[in-house]
Amino acid sequence: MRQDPHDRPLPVTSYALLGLLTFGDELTGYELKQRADITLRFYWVSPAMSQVYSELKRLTELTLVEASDDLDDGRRTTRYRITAQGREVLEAWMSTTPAGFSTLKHPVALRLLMGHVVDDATTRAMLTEYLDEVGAARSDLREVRESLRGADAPGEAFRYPALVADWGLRHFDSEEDAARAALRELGDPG
Amino acid sequence: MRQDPHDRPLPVTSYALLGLLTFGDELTGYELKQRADITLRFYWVSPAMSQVYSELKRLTELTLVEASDDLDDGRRTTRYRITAQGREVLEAWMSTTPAGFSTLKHPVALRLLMGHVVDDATTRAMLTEYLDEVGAARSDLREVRESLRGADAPGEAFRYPALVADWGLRHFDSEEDAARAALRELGDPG
DNA sequence: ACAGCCATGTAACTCGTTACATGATTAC
DNA sequence: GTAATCATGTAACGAGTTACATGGCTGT
Repeated sequence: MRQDPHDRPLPVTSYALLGLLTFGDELTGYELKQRADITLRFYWVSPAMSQVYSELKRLTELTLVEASDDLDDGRRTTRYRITAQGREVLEAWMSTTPAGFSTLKHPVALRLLMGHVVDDATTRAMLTEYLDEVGAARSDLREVRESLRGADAPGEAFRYPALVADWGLRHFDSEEDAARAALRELGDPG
Repeated sequence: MRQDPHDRPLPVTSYALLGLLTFGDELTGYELKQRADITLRFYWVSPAMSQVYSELKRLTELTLVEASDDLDDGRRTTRYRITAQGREVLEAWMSTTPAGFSTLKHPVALRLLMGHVVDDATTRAMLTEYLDEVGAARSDLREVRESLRGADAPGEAFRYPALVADWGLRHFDSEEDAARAALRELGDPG
């Protein structure tokens, strides 16, 4: 049982990359990584370049994507597109997989949990730093969201990316509120 | 360079477990896992039992924790407590590590991103299922939060765990809002 | 010339998981 | 007597990371 690699369930990141190839264009590994950095990173992960290439290799072997080699500028590039089988597999995954719970890896919350180990000034500094990072991430995501305007209505190309972007913005708002609330509790002089 | 295991930075999960040992009691690996399931799981991870034991082994070798073997009931148990060196290392980590950004692994948001691959009814079903799970998680966390009442004032034992619990509850509220908003956008008949 | 981006990969390694194995104590 | 819980580990494995290696094209 289970020797055949076709039996093994794909890691979610494979489906994520497959999903990025459903938006119409053929992408190089490099471009795929850029797309992932724009969108996926907020809800899933930004896979390393090396992983993008190895996932593409796997997906090609499973014939879920097709590669075409170009020699555009004298520079060798390989573009990938999703196959009909890839679409089927992706759709099946989306239809049949249970929702699954979100996982938060939150180093700031983790360290707040053990706040008694350091003094409150240290913890406040950490929270303030985190607020900056949340602000930066939110403004990145807001830019993405704005770039989708005009194609975010029902039936249009970027409806669903727009919906998730709104979800993400809400999340960052909540993070900011939570960090500010914690700072207040810690008697932030500001 | 870097052959000595004492040079290598510990994984964050090591610090997390070390942190759980700063709340006063000596714990067995089994109990540590239970504590992690109650608190850590909401902000970091629930390490597998086997990982708890292997982390404890490593921390013991680094003399950041000390083990004492008991034979309480005829059943062999090993209890662990943090050492002075362990406290130092933990404090240094908490004081010097940059805040670090939170990572969200959100299978539901990921699948919403590719909503155009399936029909909206499928996506709505996923969101509804997720709402149930959020509700369950929140009620678990609410219970934890309630159990801290009476020891959550400044200077008391569970002040910081209470602060993070409030953070987590806020997060779940935000998740519920976001999921409901997405459902409305998808014309949820409810 | 030189930096920065585009483009593709390999190798080594670690974290963390699942499956497996063992056995004692407690509750029904 | 048997199921659940307490308690401790080993082994195999996979996902994903960092470091390394290569080279062409673009702008200054």
